[in-house]
Amino acid sequence: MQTGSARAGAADDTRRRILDGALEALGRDPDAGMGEIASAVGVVRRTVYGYFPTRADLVRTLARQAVDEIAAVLSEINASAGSPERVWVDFLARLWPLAHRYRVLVALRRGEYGHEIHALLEPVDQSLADLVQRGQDAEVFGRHLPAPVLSQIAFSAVFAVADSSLPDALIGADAATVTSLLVLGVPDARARALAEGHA
Amino acid sequence: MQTGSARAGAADDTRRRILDGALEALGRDPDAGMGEIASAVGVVRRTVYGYFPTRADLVRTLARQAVDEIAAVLSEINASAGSPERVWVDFLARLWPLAHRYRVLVALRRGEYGHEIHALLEPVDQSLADLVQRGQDAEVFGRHLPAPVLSQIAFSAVFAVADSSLPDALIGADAATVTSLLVLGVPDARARALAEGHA
DNA sequence: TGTGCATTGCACACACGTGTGCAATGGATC
DNA sequence: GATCCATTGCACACGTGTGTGCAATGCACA
Repeated sequence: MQTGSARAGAADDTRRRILDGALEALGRDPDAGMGEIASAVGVVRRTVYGYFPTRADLVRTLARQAVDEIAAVLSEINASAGSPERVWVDFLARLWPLAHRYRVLVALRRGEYGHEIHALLEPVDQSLADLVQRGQDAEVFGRHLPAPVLSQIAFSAVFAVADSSLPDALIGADAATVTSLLVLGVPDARARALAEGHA
Repeated sequence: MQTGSARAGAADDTRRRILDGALEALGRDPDAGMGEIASAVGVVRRTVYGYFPTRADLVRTLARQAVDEIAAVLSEINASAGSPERVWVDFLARLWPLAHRYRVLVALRRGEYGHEIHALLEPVDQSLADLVQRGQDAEVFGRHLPAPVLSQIAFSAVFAVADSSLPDALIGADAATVTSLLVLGVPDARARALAEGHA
């Protein structure tokens, strides 16, 4: 406990619980109101307003958190200077749990704060587009779609798989990785090898 | 003009214009209200209520129309008893314009009337899952995901491509077809051949 | 036993979208 | 010219979600 007092720690804990609960409530219904979010956390609506002045603030915080985590993974991986295929596979391995946790994100891009979320995601989109472009230049990714579109489709496919609500273990990161590699035009045998020979 | 009078024809026309305008308004923002829909049509809110008693009615009509058109194409194609690959390609060729027109559909599956829309789409989902299952049994589609999930991913990928808002002609049906075939695990060379050698 | 702070419970005011009622308008039809 | 009917413009009631204010409660700490 590096926090000064137990009380301040409790407040921080509540804040985190609100963030988690909001993620869960919004995951079920992207239009969930402050009341439903509060219920998911196990507190009263009034309490949530004690930590986040507006619903927009709460959603923005959530989105920023998601984007930050994804961007961190992406930039870290990008620095490793491997082949585009390898970079993508490594990225997917670390993206998968995030895609599960933040599956709201894709729904959030539409509706209400969509414009704002989209702006937050722009650097991520850019990095992905660059990566796919490098892959296309290296002839390891297909050219059936322009890089900026293809990267989006491959990216959203991962979230689509994460969103398919199957018993988590039944699908797993490998399936998502293989699927996204296929979208990118990687031959299935190679996709399977890349996905499995990762550890 | 097979309608009895010119006035009745005008009313029918207004109804169709409302449907079209609603499709466009909801395409931009799935949460568009009756006011925004009316504006998109070029009439007043009150007029829309003259044709559709509630917003839910309007949305339901739209969704039913979309599902009906898709289901019609699907059942017609399915009757042609070709190979799963060929059936899928034919389906995609005819689905593409619909995916453009009804790109709202995917957004509508979430939020508010999601449950209802989902129920409407169930027969379509079932047919697609069956088709993909046949493809997997014939070893022409991959098994990286179970058929019910894989069909959904491939299907939504088409809508994702349609939704990518690129100059329509710049992408085209072929790219969408190839992409969905890749998702299904069809080798890229074969996917390209199938998509191009269609006419 | 007091003090502090997080949480609660209820009270509002407010904005917004929905759906309805009704009189007025204006163009096409007879 | 009289009539019909789609459309309009404005009125309203209603529900729902948001955000705020304030007193009451209760647990922890000193």
